[in-house]
Amino acid sequence: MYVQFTGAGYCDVLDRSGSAGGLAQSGALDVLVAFERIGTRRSYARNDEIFAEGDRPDCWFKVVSGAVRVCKLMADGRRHIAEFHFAGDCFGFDSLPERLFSAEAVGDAVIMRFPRRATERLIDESPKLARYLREMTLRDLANAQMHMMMLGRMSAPERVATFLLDLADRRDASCALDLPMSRADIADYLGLTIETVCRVLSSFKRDGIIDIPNAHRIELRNRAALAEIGEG
Amino acid sequence: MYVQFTGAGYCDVLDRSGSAGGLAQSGALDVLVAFERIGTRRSYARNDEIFAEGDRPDCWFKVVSGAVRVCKLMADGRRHIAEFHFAGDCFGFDSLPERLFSAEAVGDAVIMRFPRRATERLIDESPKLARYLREMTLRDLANAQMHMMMLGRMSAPERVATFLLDLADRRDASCALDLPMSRADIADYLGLTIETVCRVLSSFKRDGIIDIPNAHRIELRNRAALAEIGEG
DNA sequence: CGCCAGTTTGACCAAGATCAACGCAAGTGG
DNA sequence: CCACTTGCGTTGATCTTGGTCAAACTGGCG
Repeated sequence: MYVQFTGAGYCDVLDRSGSAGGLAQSGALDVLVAFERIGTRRSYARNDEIFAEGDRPDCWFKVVSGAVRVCKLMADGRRHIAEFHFAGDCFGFDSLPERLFSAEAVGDAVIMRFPRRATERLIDESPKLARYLREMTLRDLANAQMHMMMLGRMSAPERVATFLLDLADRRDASCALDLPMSRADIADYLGLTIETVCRVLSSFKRDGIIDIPNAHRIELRNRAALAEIGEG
Repeated sequence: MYVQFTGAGYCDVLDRSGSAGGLAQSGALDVLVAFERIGTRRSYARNDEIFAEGDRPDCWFKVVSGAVRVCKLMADGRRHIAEFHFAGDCFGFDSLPERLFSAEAVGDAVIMRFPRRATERLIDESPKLARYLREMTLRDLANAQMHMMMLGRMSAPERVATFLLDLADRRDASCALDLPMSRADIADYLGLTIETVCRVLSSFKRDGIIDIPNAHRIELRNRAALAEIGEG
């Protein structure tokens, strides 16, 4: 029911053709290649901070490998994870004078970093690129709105089922999911507690809907049942 | 703690100067004036649908007067309100092939409607306008993420307090708020039930934090207390 | 082997949902 | 002008979901 977790990232147009944006066949390709030139690559260890709340957003990022969580802490320690990003996803494209969220590596990760100023110059030179970027952001916004509905109106089993299906859609995986994130990450993403996430997963397993060979691997045994739970 | 509810709308640059975007002093102004030419005005009665889920998004809108809710229904009737829009706000700028949300007039409202195709042509001609639009969308996204945190991690009193403060910030109103929307609308926006919203408002009133001369008017008597509750 | 972090499970609790009255003001029709 | 209806809003009693607290389990890893 989600459209998609979050935009696949502008850079991916390099690998696609004939998609809605129709960028590849329009000369914007050179510009996209230019992106790769202005970026620098860096490795992060598990839980390393990529940027912090309050930082000046003078660059944006693309996940090369690994996974990233974008999150925010409340004064009393409650945490909320706004989105996860996987290989190929771009994130951290922000316009406010300071970051409202921080970003951290879920496990070991490799990330490309692009300076914002140079990027905006490139975008200004290409209306098509600008449009593509705009569409990506609007897609992210639509996803955020679907996520809001989940947090505001769905039960715990509905949230977990939706989460598993979305994750499966997003990463090719037909039925064997490997979850790079901890139960705490999942809980903070779904607006639940660790214990509730565990319990729901266990009950899905009892019902034969999924299998959990180990904590970070989940196999979808009955997608239809999951989908039904996810709908309410 | 919200930055702002949702973008003030690109058209407002006509009335501002020296803001971050710095559009007014750059020649993009003519382009903005052009927006007004391609728009058509229409009145809606209370609860009228402005666009429906599944519609093709071939135009976007600006609220002239009144208020609009952007919402979505689940199969079993549960409703979620993603955002409210007031005079001056733009909404309905969407990129997917069909609308995921519907928009309805909260009370009687007057709305400008702009064709999408012509708009995109204008945007393509002005990188500055494109950038401004991008920033507006990114601001909306940031707001959506703050709202997610509220839905996922805040208690009922925290949500209501935050809602009241945001509304007060957004509409000049120093302390006398008039709520155009019903309790049901508020509940569906905050991810609560009507009864809980009522109870929380009543308890705020008992504590002297607010006054409720009538159901659609709320006076903030103690902003600091509200802010404290909102923080957690 | 034993420690440690993360996960799972159970017992209990509380915030908020649900269900049910009741209140109240704005129509509506006689 | 006054019953009567209707749509919201408010309040109370009760129930359920998911949170909290605590203990047991598991799989690395020194």
